[in-house]
Amino acid sequence: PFLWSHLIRVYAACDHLMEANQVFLQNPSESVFTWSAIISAYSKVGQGQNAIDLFHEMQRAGEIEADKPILLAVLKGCSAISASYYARIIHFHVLIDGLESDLSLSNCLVDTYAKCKSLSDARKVFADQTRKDIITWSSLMIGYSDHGNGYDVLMLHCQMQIEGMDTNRVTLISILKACLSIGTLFHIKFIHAYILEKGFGSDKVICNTLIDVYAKCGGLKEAHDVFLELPDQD
RNA sequence: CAAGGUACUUCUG
Repeated sequence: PFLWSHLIRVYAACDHLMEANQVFLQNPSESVFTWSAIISAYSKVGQGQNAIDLFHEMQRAGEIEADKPILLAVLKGCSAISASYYARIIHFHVLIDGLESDLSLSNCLVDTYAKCKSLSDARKVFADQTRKDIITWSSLMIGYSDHGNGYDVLMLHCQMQIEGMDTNRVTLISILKACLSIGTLFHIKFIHAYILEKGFGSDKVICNTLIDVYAKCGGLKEAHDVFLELPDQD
């Protein structure tokens, strides 16, 4: 019963996708669990096309109805290969299933559109969100920063503060990455101070990001200073 | 009866 989906997952976790696929093909009891197991296995390792093809096949067979975890897994596959056209198809499924107010699905749509560089689509989903959490905000902020839209990151951060959402390490990372497109050393130092004020001064990933951004913006000395204060350099 | 799901540094890809 539930052994099949577990077995698929175990193989996938060991990077044995071929075996996982064999198990999937031979399993006598297909269900949303086995389908989500195999689709997310492919999505997770970046084989988005396989994830999409499997989803398509599932739809064609018509035995199993796509549910939330399956839609999330396919969306992750879309991000992996920048398939914005397929993200729109999944978006459509979400709408006809009346799931547009589901927080994790709409967050995932924002993230997927952003990763596919469809920033205006991401923005539209974001704007229609009635509820937002920190993942909603960080998904869009990371999307903007990854595509060089630094000012949009800063404006979102302001708006987030106004709406009373606390910043966290992910949104701070997006702000630092925003410096790569708009930043002067002065900006980075300002954000650095803000990071210390928020108590993230010893977060290793934040420090690494700081070093990188300083270095890329001509602040080698500042980068070195952060490096020296790292508890465990590697 | 139980099992699956979203944001996360650099470099390389």
